[in-house]
Amino acid sequence: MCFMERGYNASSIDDVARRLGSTKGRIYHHYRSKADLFADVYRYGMELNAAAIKPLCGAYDDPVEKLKAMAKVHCLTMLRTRPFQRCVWEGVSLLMRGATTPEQRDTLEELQELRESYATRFREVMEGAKAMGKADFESSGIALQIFLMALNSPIFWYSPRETDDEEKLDEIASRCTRFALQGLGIKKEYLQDV
Amino acid sequence: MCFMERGYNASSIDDVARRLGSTKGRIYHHYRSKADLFADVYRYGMELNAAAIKPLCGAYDDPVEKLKAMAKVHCLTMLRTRPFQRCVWEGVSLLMRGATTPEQRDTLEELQELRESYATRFREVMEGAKAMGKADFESSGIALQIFLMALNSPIFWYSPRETDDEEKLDEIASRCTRFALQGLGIKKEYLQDV
DNA sequence: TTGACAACATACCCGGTAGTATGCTCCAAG
DNA sequence: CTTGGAGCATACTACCGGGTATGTTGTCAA
Repeated sequence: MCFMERGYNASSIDDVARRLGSTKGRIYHHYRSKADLFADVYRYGMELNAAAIKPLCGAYDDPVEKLKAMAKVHCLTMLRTRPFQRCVWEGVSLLMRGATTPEQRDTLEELQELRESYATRFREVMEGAKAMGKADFESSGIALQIFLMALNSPIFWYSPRETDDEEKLDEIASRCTRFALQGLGIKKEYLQDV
Repeated sequence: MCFMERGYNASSIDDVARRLGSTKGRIYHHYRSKADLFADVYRYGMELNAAAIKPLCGAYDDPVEKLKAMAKVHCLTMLRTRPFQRCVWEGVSLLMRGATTPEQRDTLEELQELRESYATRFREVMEGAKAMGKADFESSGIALQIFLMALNSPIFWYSPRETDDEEKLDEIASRCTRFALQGLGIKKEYLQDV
């Protein structure tokens, strides 16, 4: 629905409303709290990610090929929606600290599950590759976390230059993907075309 | 000096003072603003990191061996001081948004330089390994960022269980280190002992 | 002895913000 | 037509937290 591109903490509800050409009253008519609003933002982000990798899910036989495609697309989505993703990250971080009411705890847990189920898509393919002997990691839990962090990392360290175009984003995504897949122990021979 | 273990945003100056058994007046006698106080916290964190890798700087001939040791130690430091590091991360994120006054801009830039010079330690060793043909990455700028994010990542996804001891931390650090080094294109043969 | 200053503590101010209470308008069912 | 409620807007409250102004005490130099 709405994008808080100046950060979760920095934007007041009034700011959000103003940017929507709306008012606070309207927002609080639809959402019970700021955290509630944020939950919807988060859901939207997750739908973005899920939609991006969805077309790939049935399209590959080789797990490594599939993982390559998923990782690249995921990373590209992060890069393209970077300000949005940063805000989502910030919001989650802040909410996890201030988890006061049990109600907030519940919604937070729901969001956590969303993230979990998205991550599972990757985990399965990772384990498929490992089962074929094409990947080599020990704890799939830990590997998954580092893997995703490597792919998400550009949202923190990348800041676009004026000269950067879509091609540049593609290149960055390629680098991240190579790094992440190599991190999983996948051999370079499989990664020529990334 | 003081540790804000409940997060930068969540802890008021009063909270910090209370935890110190002190008062707000005292803090504002020594620091001009909350951001100023945070700058010192950040510096302290950086000194921690720098001190941890310092002993390694002259101790190795092989860049790969050196990088292994540095990465492991860095990651272990992150794990051991996790709540602190999370707060530092949060503080930087929030300050980067609210960079209103030029004075704040300055201090922020100073902190940025601290981080930069720390990262350069790694960059040099990375490039040393690459020059020997033992590593294989294209943009050292990008590679460095992903590399460090992989090592830092546990501060986000790891939460200690009661059963976890120092050994467990060591294992996690090993996994992260392996991942990060493999991500740089360093072959597994060199990484048996991590 | 005194005056000046550092090192705090106490009390206060004030802007900003999440959340609420109330008011207005339109529409649809009875 | 009227009544009740959905869908908003406006006005207001309560409170928190960064920052400040002022008070108190100890110390040290002249």
